[in-house]
Formats: sequence, structure tokens, C-alpha cells
Amino acid sequence: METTILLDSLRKAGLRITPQRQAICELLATSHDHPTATMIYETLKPRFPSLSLATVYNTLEVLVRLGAVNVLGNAGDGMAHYDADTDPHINLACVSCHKIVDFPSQYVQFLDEEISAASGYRVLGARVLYYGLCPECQQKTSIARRETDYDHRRDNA
Amino acid sequence: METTILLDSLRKAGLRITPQRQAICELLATSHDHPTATMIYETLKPRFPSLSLATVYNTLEVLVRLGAVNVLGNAGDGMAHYDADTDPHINLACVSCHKIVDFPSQYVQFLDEEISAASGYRVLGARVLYYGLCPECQQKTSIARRETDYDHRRDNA
DNA sequence: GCAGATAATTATAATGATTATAAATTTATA
DNA sequence: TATAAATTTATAATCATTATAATTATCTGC
Repeated sequence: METTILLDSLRKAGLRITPQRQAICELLATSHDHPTATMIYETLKPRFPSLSLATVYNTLEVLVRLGAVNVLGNAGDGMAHYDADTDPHINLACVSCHKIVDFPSQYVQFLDEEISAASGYRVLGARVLYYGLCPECQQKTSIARRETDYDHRRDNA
Repeated sequence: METTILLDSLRKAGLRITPQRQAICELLATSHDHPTATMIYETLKPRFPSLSLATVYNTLEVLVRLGAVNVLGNAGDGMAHYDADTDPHINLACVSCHKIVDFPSQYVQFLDEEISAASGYRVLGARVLYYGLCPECQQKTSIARRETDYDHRRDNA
């Protein structure tokens, strides 16, 4: 759907559209979770047996630098998640299952305008990341209670 | 100023107020930049020659788990920045000089309410981080232009 | 105040995501 | 098709963060 947007931004920057880059862009544009470099690598590995993690990181870095992709702080799992949707929106991260979903809000665009207008910053991007417990994990933890408290490993970063 | 809030949250959790923890809380509450673990460590080292980085990380982890401190994704320098202000507000990170400043916005609290009400998530915290070029760095880069483009090392995470 | 139990700090090693490097491969162009 | 430039790959290095185990400090009841 917006795969072409990503590819176009590569083209416009004079970069080559390799099969690997194409696949990565496609994955980023179509997947509705917000994959990490490793997730992308493992998803694509069967189709590109020679694929290297470095290529995934390189491509992601290029896309981020071009402003076509945003990086979300980790969701409690110590890895960077990537988001091909650069329109103003909110990400909801579950600290238990580490999923990240989108949440459409009418207020975010106001934020953007407010900041650009009042701060003096040249805004290049944003990460609006709320974290908490998703409905499913609320049930799980309300059952397991204090027992299997979620692991706090890599909770920071 | 809000040092006591941090200390109280430790007390309420039944944790001990050690000199190290007190100093870390004080630093978090009073410094207006948003320090990293290493910055805290190096600031306090002269006063606590035996201080260990592990203590800083431990204390920060405790404060984060208690919800008294938020973790901001890195500002282009590959390190976690900590924010003792948990009231809804926006952080502006400069990708060039890696400073993070606060920006008061009237819309953030609406966001909070909207999400808590409509998403089904139990919201535990948020990182509203906009990144771009601060006014000072805009001048610098407009002078240096394409030459000394800022280093993209650790731009992700 | 003091001993015993518990919690916290410290020093150090281990982990693991991300980056850097250099060689091999592919792509675009003439 | 040959050449040059860009990209991919494999691998090693980096470095923030965690885990571990031993030492030290803190609290509670006497």
C-alpha cells in the first residue's frame, strides 16, 4: 500500500532498489505490528537465504535518515521497533507482551502544529509512545497476580 | 523541589533511603536536562568515590518500576535518558547536541484522557518525544551545511 | 547502643543489540 | 561485455545495560 512511498524515497535519494530493500520496505509498509530489525531479518530469511542482519540495519538506517520511517523506543524488550507510518499518531506498547499497536487520536496533529509553531525547533519526527497493559495481558496478570510479575529485563533504554 | 516525591515513593514501597539513592533522586529532581545513567554516575562520583554504575542503574530501575520516573528513548546518542517529571508534558530532543528540554503543551493531558478512556489499555506511562534541531544547532548546521553533517551513530534504539 | 537478619552497594563478568570493517557480489553505464 | 560504484555479506568490535556474588550498610528488637 505505502510500499511505493518508501521505495520512492530511496529512489529520490539516488539509492538503488535492490530486492532486499524492496522486501524490507514491503514488510515495513504492510505489517501492522512494528517490527524490530531481528523480526524483519527472520521473516525475510526464508525468501532470501543469504540475507544479512547488517543489510536490514543498513536499510533501516537509510530509511530513518530519509525520514520515511520512525524509530520507536523499545517496548520493554530492549529492541528498537520501526514504524513506517510517519503521519502523526500514537503508539501503544504493552509492557507484558511487547506488542505495539496504533491509536488514532484527534489531538496529535494539534501537538505537531503547536510545537512547530512555538518551540523554535525544526521538528524532524516524533515518538508518541504510551505504554501499559493491553486488555489481554490485563486479564492474564489479574489471574497470575503477584506470582508471574512481568519480567523487567531491558525495561529501560 | 520534588526530591521528596521520589524519596517518598521509595519509602512507600518499603525501600531504604540510602545516601546514594538520596543523591540520585536529588539529581533527578533538580537537574533540568534529562540525564543518562552515565551522566548521573559521573556527576555523583566525586561526592561518592565508591559509587558504582550498577547502583545508579538499580536505583533508576526501581524508580521506573514505581512509576516515579520515566525513561525517554535516546536522543541520538544511544543512551536512555531519565525524566523525573511524570506529569504529562512533551520532551524535545535535539538530534545534533543531544539535549532534551521540556515543552509545556495544553494538549497532552487530553491525549492521556483520550487513551485511557478509549483504548482499553491500563496506561502506565508515556514518552512523548519530538526530535529535531534546536534553535542553536539550526544556526550551526546552516553555517556548516553539508560538511559536518551530524553523526548518525546510534540514531536508532 | 548492639547483634542478627535483611537489604543495598560494589566490583566484575556476561549479555546482546547495534555498528564498523573489509571482502565479495551485484548493479548501472558506457 | 568491461568498468566503476553501490550494496550485500560475514564477521568482529563496541558499548549500554544486566546479572552475579561478595562485601558493606541499614533496620529491628533487645
